[in-house]
Amino acid sequence: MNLESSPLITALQASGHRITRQRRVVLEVLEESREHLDAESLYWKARQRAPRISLATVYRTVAVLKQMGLIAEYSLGEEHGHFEAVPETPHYHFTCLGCGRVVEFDAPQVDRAVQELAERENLEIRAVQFSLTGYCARCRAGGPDGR
Amino acid sequence: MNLESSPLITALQASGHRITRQRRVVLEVLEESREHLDAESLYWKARQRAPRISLATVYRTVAVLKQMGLIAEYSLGEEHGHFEAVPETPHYHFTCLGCGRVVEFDAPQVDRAVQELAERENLEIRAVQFSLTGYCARCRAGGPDGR
DNA sequence: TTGTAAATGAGAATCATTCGCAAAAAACAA
DNA sequence: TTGTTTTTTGCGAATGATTCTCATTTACAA
Ligand SMILES: [Mn+2]
Ligand SMILES: [Mn+2]
Ligand SMILES: [Zn+2]
Ligand SMILES: [Zn+2]
Repeated sequence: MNLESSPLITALQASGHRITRQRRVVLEVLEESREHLDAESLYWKARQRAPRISLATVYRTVAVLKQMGLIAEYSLGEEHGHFEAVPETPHYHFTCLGCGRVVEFDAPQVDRAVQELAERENLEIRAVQFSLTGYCARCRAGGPDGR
Repeated sequence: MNLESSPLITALQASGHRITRQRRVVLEVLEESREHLDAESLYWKARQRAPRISLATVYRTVAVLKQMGLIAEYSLGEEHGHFEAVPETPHYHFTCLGCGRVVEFDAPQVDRAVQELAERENLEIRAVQFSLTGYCARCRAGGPDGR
């Protein structure tokens, strides 16, 4: 019988995956981070707790955590993905091309539109990618770094 | 004075770009194609009309055509972009993970949501990325290639 | 404990996209 | 036309992100 029992442990066991330090650490870092981390930053942060972890393992790990539904990957205008622990309330992102700031927002109308489409066309939606880019209020005003 | 005058010519001149065979050809291929082409396919199709065109030029060209608003680039679940001549009626895409089919649809509710957000948060939206992936009706039924 | 399958680290490989630079083509003026 | 100037192009090398290979280590069930 198992003395440990966290969402991670549970999910890993349920999916027949092994519980490794690397997997714990990657998820922890993501849960404690208030920002959206890309693989590289995730790698450096994870290193502090699992000094020998490799970048390849970070990629392998985010893949399984994602597939288990514990983390989400977003495409935020950059050429690489960003990760975040799956939040209580789902949301979408706007990324400022000027300062890089990310504004999170929810959009039930979008969720509804997706569901309607799925029903009407008989589709099984597996992933919704919705993100915006542009200039934030501050940058529009000639903000911190001008535009 | 110029005898030629197409949207492309006009746009190129307006933006101070030169009119080259490569630019004509890339746009033509895109306009005549009913599918969303990625850089590589675009390259091979363009080669038939401009045999010495290079892949680098295809990339450079889609960049300017995009910036001129003549074509659009989409992220359809794959790791590379897809291009399409900007359509009369804007639309979004659903890509089937089983058969690759792309279903196009419009979603005024989404457009509205974006506009509301922009106003409320005072954002200047430059690009909206909205695309879905999953399984199409045919594939769900155990379609053409099973799932 | 031990045996076995799964996971990891390190580096090579792959893919998409971008760069650098010399040669070719467009725009312009004469 | 012709020559001059400036942009584009082609080609191959470079880059950045992600995946793969494979020998070694680890998890964990028996
Ligand atoms: Mn977020
Ligand atoms: Mn389309
Ligand atoms: Zn900003
Ligand atoms: Zn399908």
